[in-house]
Amino acid sequence: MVAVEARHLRYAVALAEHGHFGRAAASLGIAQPPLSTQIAALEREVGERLFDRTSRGVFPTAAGEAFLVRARAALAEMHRARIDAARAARGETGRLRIGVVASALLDPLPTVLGRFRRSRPEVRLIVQEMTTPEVAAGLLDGELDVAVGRGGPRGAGAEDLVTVPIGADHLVAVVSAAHPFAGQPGVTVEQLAAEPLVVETDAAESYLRPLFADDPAPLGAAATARDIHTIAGLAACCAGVGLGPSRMRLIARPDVWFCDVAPRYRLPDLQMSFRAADPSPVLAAFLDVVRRNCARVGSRLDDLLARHPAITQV
Amino acid sequence: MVAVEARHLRYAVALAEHGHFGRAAASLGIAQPPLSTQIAALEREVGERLFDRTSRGVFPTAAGEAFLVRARAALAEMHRARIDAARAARGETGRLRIGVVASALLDPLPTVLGRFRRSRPEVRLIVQEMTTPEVAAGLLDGELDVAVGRGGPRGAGAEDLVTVPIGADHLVAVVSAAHPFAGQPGVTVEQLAAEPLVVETDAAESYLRPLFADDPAPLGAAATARDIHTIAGLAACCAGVGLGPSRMRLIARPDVWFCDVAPRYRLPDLQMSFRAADPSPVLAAFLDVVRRNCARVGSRLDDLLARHPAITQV
DNA sequence: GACCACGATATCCGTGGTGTATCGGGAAAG
DNA sequence: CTTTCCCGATACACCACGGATATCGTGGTC
Repeated sequence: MVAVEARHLRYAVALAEHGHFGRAAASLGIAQPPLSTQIAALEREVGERLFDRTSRGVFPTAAGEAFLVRARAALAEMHRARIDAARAARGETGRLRIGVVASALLDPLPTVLGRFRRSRPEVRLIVQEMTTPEVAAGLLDGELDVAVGRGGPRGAGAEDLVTVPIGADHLVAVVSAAHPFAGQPGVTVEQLAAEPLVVETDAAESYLRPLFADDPAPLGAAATARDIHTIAGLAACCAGVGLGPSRMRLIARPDVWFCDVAPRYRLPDLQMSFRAADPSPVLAAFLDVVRRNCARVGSRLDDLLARHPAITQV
Repeated sequence: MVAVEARHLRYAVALAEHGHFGRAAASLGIAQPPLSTQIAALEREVGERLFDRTSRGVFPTAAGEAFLVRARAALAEMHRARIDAARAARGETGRLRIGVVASALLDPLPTVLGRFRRSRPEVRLIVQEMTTPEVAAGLLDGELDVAVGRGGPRGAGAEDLVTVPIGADHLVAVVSAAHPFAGQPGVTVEQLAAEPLVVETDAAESYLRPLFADDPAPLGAAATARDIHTIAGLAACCAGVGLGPSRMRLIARPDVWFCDVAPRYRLPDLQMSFRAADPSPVLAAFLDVVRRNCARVGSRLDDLLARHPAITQV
């Protein structure tokens, strides 16, 4: 009473194909007697005669026909198991969940994501627009594989992450085309302080605070929005003067005007993060694309991998 | 370098389920070391690491996840192979191709086919209306499994068939409700000889010839049709007096009238045939239904099987 | 009636899967 | 920091099972 093994299936399929014990055995690279015994064992195990041995050849019975259909399917599955495992190990299949802030979707991401999609067409790429805090939380919760935020994740768990800068910005203002600032190349912080401001929801408590260190009042009165598209939209509606990263200039709206803020005020970098211990081959493949397509980020990743090769096998 | 066997799949699935070598081995009824070696062998054979052994448990890698999906599918196929083989051996699946003359579809077949369909709902039942010669040829060609014709197959190959009678008929005439015969209980052969006749296509050369042995002229002038429904239809159109088996009375048409032919003239029996050497379990199951549902045919089949048990394993 | 082809059976051999015993490493507890 | 414990890997012996060779039984054919 031994279990049915893949060997039995291979033998049965070969026997059905050749209709002859001797030739089937030869095609399997074994002698005829073991094939007879294995087929007999299979029939005993299944409990039904699977082949009719006649003088004109060996033919599957009705039960044999039904069995062979499944047997072929099972063998095909086993073959595909090996194929799929190899493909998954090369990062050719699987999924990659990316959380990203809207501004990164304007500049570095379209190129990278496009190339990655082309190089790994079977990977399910799940991109979600989020805010910086959401992005960090999602990565630590395991709901994301890659996070792109501004300033990178901080706090508990951040030491298990690897973070690389993927873009620098300075602050720019955006106003309606009808606003007095429209047409000006720049505005000063003093001018801004006199205007109603539209800023990112949590920017007041984070990167904008130092700018209005003298008098934080304008930030307190500011309207807020959760992404730069909404900021630009509100500015276009004359809801106020929008503030955002210089990357925001890539929003192609004819009804707004962008001014540099003087003095030039550097914003926290766009940062890409992933779990240092993440063994995902898809992530490795993604990082490979990032490294190849962003010269500065690439060298940074090279460094990281050289110093800490256990991070992931790119 | 040994092939991947079903054992490897079972072990990998169990390991993934338990996340623990010891417990997985226990669930498989083997000790822990062999499980370790078998998983290692599987990984070596597939060429990829399939499980990450951590201190918190054993988890599939990305390659392992992909492999396990296929592995589970392959094992399920193997299980279904056994199920399907057993079902096919019991005649619960498969197909049965039946060729049958129209008159048999009026009386004995509806009951038998209905019961068989209910007792073996997964068998694909292919019923084709044919003429007696077509039915015999189809059976000998292997295009049918069961043939129901009038008089049974004759000629080359008929000795490889088993044939049992499933219904007796005598000749009846069918006329339009507007015909002078309408309302009469019977007609004589002499009366028929004076009328234009509508008969089955090959009936003139076979079973009707003796009836008009004195003067075959009426048959020569007869219109012909390939089945009894058409005969009745032509009669209803006043194309002539139709002749057919008494079974034809079961055609429920209000526009025709049936008369017995005097003297009563027995027609060749309806016969059911199948290949004596046909091992099909579906056929066996079908014959079982026939035997149980037709008392006279059943005893005949019992006799046949008793005298010649090699025919088929009912 | 003898030969031939083919599958089944008998017997021996070797591989490999399994069990017992043990090692090694990492994490948690003291 | 040391000890302990847990767990997977390794070592090794055993034997069951798959495979090879030799032979038999049988049905079909010339």
